[in-house]
Amino acid sequence: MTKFKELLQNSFSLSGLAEEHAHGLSEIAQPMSLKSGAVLFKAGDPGNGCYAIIEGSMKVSVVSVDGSEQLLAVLGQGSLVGEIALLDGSERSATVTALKPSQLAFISKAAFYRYADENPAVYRHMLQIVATRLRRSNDALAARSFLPLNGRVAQTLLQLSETFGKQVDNNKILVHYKISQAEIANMAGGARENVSRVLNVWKREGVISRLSGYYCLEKPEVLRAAAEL
Amino acid sequence: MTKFKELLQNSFSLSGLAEEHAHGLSEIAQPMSLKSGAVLFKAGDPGNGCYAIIEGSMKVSVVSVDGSEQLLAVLGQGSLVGEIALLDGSERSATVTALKPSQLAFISKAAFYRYADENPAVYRHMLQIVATRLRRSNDALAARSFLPLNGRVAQTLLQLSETFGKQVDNNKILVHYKISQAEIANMAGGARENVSRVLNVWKREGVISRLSGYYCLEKPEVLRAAAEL
DNA sequence: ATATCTCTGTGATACCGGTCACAAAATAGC
DNA sequence: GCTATTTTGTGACCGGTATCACAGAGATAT
Repeated sequence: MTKFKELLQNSFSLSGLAEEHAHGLSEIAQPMSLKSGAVLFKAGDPGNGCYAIIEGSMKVSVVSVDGSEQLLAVLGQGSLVGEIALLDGSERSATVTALKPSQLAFISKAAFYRYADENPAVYRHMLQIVATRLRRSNDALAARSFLPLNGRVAQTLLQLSETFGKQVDNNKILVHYKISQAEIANMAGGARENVSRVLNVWKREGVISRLSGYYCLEKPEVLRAAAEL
Repeated sequence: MTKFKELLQNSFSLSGLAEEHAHGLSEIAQPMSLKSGAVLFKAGDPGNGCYAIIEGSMKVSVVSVDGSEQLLAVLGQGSLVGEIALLDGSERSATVTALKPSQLAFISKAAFYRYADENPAVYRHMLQIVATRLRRSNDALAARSFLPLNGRVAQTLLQLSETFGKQVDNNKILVHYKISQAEIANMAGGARENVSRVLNVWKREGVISRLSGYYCLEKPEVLRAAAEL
C-alpha cells in the first residue's frame, strides 16, 4: 500500500468512518497536493467532486465584490471539503484555499455515488457530516443576529479551540494554530481593529493570553458565557 | 389508500422523489396535525425523527435568551423539517412552529434508516436536500456580513419567492404567502421599522407591490442586484 | 544587523441601523 | 357595521461598529 493510501485511510478513519469503507474510499480517491496559499476552487466554479484533507489545513470562505472576505470554516486533517456542490449538483458555493502546504484526496462525483450506492454506511456518514455543518452554520447565523462583537469573537475562539485546541492545566485551552487578528475578525464578522480591542480587554482581564504566538484560553467559561445566545 | 397517504405521496413527489419511494415512505410515516401556532419541537429537545409537511406551513427559528427571534426558514408543503437532529443524532438545533394549521408526516429515525438502507435513492435525495440547505445557510451568513439591510431584505424576498413564488406575466413573481414585515425582518436580521422603510422605497420605485396582502416582485432583477454579494 | 513587511494597538470620526414613540391603516372579531 | 387588535409608516435619537489614520512591535529577508 502506498504512503498516500495509508494516510488517506487514516484520514477517513479519523473522520469516523469504519475501517472497511476508509479502505474502499482510499481506493477510488486521487491524490493531489497544494502549496500554501493555493486556491483549490472558487465560488461559482463547476463542482464535480469533493476532497478529503489528508494533511495540512484549508480555509473555506466567501468573498464579496469589494474583496472583503467571510471565513466559513478552517478545516484540518480528516475533514471533507467541497461536498455541497457534489451533493446538490450546483456550482461551488464557496472558495477554498490552502493555508499550509496540503495533501488532498479527490473523489469524483461518479466514483462517490458508485461506491456509496454499494455501501450505504457511506451515505449515512456523509449525511452526518453535512448535518453537523448545517447545524454549525445555523448557529453562526444566530450568533450574528444575537451577539455583539465580543460574543462573536468568543464564539470564534471557542470554535477554533474545538478544532485546534489542546487542554493544558485544568480547563485552560491552548489553540495550537497560528492565527492573526485579521482572520479571527473574518470569522467573527467584524473589523480587525475592533477585534483587537476586544482581545485586549480579555487579555487584561486574564481571560486569554498569548504564548509564543498562540492564543491560550485561560478562562473558557468567561468566553462561553459571552457566546451564550 | 387513505387520504393521508395520498397527500403524503404527493408531498414526497413534490419534493422530487421518485414515485416508488414516495409510496414507500408514505407507508412508514405517521400522520399528525398541528394547530396554527403550535410548537412542533424546541431547540434542545431530543430528536428521534423528522417530519414532512403535507399541508400548511412551518417556521424554523432560533430564539435568544431575551426573546428575540431569528427565522432560519419558512417551509411549506413538500418540505422536510427536523432532519438535522435525525441525521447527526444530536438534539434539535432549532425551534419549529406551525404558522397555519398543518398536516405532517412523522418518520422515525429507525424507520428512515431501515427504508433508506434498502433504497439508496432516498439517501441521495436526502443529501441533496441537506446540501441545498447548507448552501442557503452559508449564503445567508455571507449576506449578513456583506450586505446592508436592503440587500438582506432583497435576499429574503427572493428566498421566499423560491418557495412560494408563482410566475405571473413576464418575470414578475407573486409570493403566494401571507407574510408580515415582522417576519421578513426576522429572516433578514433587521428591525421591523427599517424593513418597512426599505420596502416602501421599493414600492415607490415600482420594484415591488402588494396585491391583496401578497407581495409581488415586479422587478426581480433589481432585487437580485441588491442581493449580489 | 538593517531594512522591509506584516501584524497589532489606539484614538477620532462617521454612519448604519436599533430603539422609542406614536399615528395611520388594515384586519379580525363580534 | 363597528370596535379591538394587529400591522404598517415615519420621525427623532442613540449606540455599536466600520473606517481612517498612524505609531509601535514583531517577523522576514538579504
